[in-house]
Parts: sequence; C-alpha cells; structure tokens
Amino acid sequence: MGGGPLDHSSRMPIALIDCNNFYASCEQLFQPVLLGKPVVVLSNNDGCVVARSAEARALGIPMAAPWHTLKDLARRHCVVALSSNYALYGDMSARVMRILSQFSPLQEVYSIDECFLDLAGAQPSPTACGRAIHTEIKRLTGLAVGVGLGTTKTLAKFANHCAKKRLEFGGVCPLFEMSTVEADRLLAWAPVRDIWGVGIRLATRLESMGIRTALDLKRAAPSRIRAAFSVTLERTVRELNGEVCLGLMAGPGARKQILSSRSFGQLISDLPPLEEAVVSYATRAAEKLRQQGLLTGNIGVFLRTNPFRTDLPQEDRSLSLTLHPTDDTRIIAQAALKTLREIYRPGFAYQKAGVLLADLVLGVCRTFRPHHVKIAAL
DNA sequence: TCTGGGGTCCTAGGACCC
DNA sequence: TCTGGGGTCCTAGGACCC
Repeated sequence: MGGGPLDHSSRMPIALIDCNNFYASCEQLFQPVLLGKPVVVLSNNDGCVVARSAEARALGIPMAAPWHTLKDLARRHCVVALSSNYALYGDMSARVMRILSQFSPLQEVYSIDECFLDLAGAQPSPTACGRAIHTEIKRLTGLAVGVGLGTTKTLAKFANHCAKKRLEFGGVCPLFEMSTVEADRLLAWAPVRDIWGVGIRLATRLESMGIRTALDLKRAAPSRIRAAFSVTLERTVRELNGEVCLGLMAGPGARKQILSSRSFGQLISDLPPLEEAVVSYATRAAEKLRQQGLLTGNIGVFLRTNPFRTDLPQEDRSLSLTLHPTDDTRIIAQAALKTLREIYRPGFAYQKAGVLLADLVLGVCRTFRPHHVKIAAL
C-alpha cells in the first residue's frame, strides 16, 4: 500500500456556495441608501433578528436575538430594522440558483441562499470555476457569495466557513487541493461547534470528552462517536476524513411533511380567533400541497402557550386525524377545525398554533381551489 | 411450566439546519 | 410587553403479529 495513485473519487470536489448575509444584502441591494449601514431583518411579527448586515454584526448584534432586547443599542448606533420580505428574497434566490446551475450538471439547492454543486471535471479546474462563480454572481446580481470546495459535503461546508472567516482566501477556499498539513491547520483553528451538524448541545458534550476543535473531531474514533452519540455524528467524523457519506441530491426530494404555523401577534384565549388562524394555516398548507402535486392522508394541529411566560399556566397539545388522501382545502380546513376543537381548552393564553400535513402521497390535483374559506361554511 | 426472537408500525422526543 | 417559521433525521419504546 502507499505510493499508488490517489483514489480519484476521493479528490472529486463538491462546492458549497452561499450568499453572505443574504436577507440583509437583498435589502441593501434594493435600497442602496442602506449600504454601509447596520441593517437587521426581523422575523414575522418583528420578533427576532434573522439576518444582519456586516455592519450590524460588527456591533455585536447576535443572530436570533429578540429585537426588544436590542432597542437601546439600535438607537445608539442608528441600526435600521426591517420586516422580512420573502417575496424579494425568493426572487433573488431564484436568480442566483439559475446562474449557479450553469456551472455544473448536478446542483442540490439546500436552502434559500445556498447550494451544493458537483465540480468534478470543471474546466479549467474546480478552483478556477469556484473563482468564476464568485465574480459572476457579484457581477450579475450584486450579491457576495462564499465558495468552499471539499471532497465531501461536510468538508465543503467547512471550506465555505473558512472562505468567509479568513480574508486570505478572497471568498473562495479550495480545501480539497490542500495538503493534509494545511487542511489540518485550518481544522485545528476552528472550534468543533463550527462543524456542520454540531449544535450547541453536542459541542458541550464533545468538549467534556476533550474534543474541542474540528481537528479533534476528525481524529476521533468513529466507533467511539457512534457509541457515545449517534450514527449521524459518526458520519460527520467520516466525512471530515474524506469519506463520502452524504450524497448530492438533485432536485428537491419529495416532501414528507408540510407545516404551516405561526406565532400570534398577541396571546389568544378564545376559540373563535384560534379557529380563524387554524383555517388560514390549513388553507396555506393545502396550497403548498397542491403546488407539489401531493395529497395528504394525515392532518395534525398543535396549539401551545408561550413557554417563556413562566408566570402563566402552560399548555402544549397536538392531535392528528387520518383521512382519505386529499388536497381539497375544504376537507383539510374542516379536519383542522375539528381537531382544534378537540384540543382547545379555555383558560390558557395561547401563543402559537399550526397545521401539519403528513402521510403525503403523489396525486392529482382536485378541481376546487378556494383562496379563502369561511368558517361559517364549515 | 417455560415466556423467544424477529419483524412492522406508530408516536414522542431530541437534535440539528437555515 | 416583547423570544421565527420552516424543515430533516434518528432513537426509543409500545403495540401487535407470527
């Protein structure tokens, strides 16, 4: 062994491309007066921060922070806070994805602002292709992207992280063509929490075992990780070592569930406004269902109070109903209402409800597609 | 009396991602 | 006063079957 040619497949690069500060960048693009200013985009009901411009990040505004806790800081530094505009972000996303699709025959759109591309065979080289992506997206859309190239998805994700955090890469990190020594130096620099699939809980447990950096995780024995954690984290370890465990999936896989839920602007105790909310969620969920050409055989409704309000009695109930597969808004809304009435109990201040469609199967669309359903008709 | 071993399906819950 | 809205995968345990 040793001395032979490298296994070609182990050097096939996968690219992970994502947009920097996507929502905030979209807003700055369409309102150039915001360029150079600290901008945050807020979630529905303007509850939390879901995106920050570089300037807002520099002020130390954390992701997902409740907006009300930041008001003073925001006033002092003239932070511009915007409600989210998903129509705008969706449109920009489609433009970016269309451009990226021209760089590879195999694209997996992973989220609204990122995708994987298979760059095996890219001309003149994968790294040159990565640089072309970086400049072309900027030129054609005005958006800045980071590009990471690795031999597995997990390594491509990590390379992308390096491309954004370390200026010497100029936005493109070709991790796949680095020597082991160079690559391990980068992995040693990153806390284990920066690896895709390691959240705060796993990071805490890993650290207590002495696994503190990404390199520590790469060097951990897969069997030990599997025993102490799960097959998911074992795969992460293998992928850090260049073993492909997660394939690229072309096209969006068939949905397994469709969820439509929302926090209310204010707490709700009475049944009628809850019915109104649940019917509107059911209507939206049914629209998504038909868009994907699916039928649902199981409708669930959940209802819960605000878990942060420890001063109030807590309630969190859910119930689901099996039915003949359908995509009919009337039937779905009716089932959702029936379920809601079963789980509703007076005396609680509810904060959130949702409708979950499961047991999805491929099917043909029905004819009746109302935009609105009146509760009285149900 | 002894109370197996393997399979499936379902649900709940934990953890993660963006 | 004020804490998002989507999703995914995995595991454990119970019910039921032969």
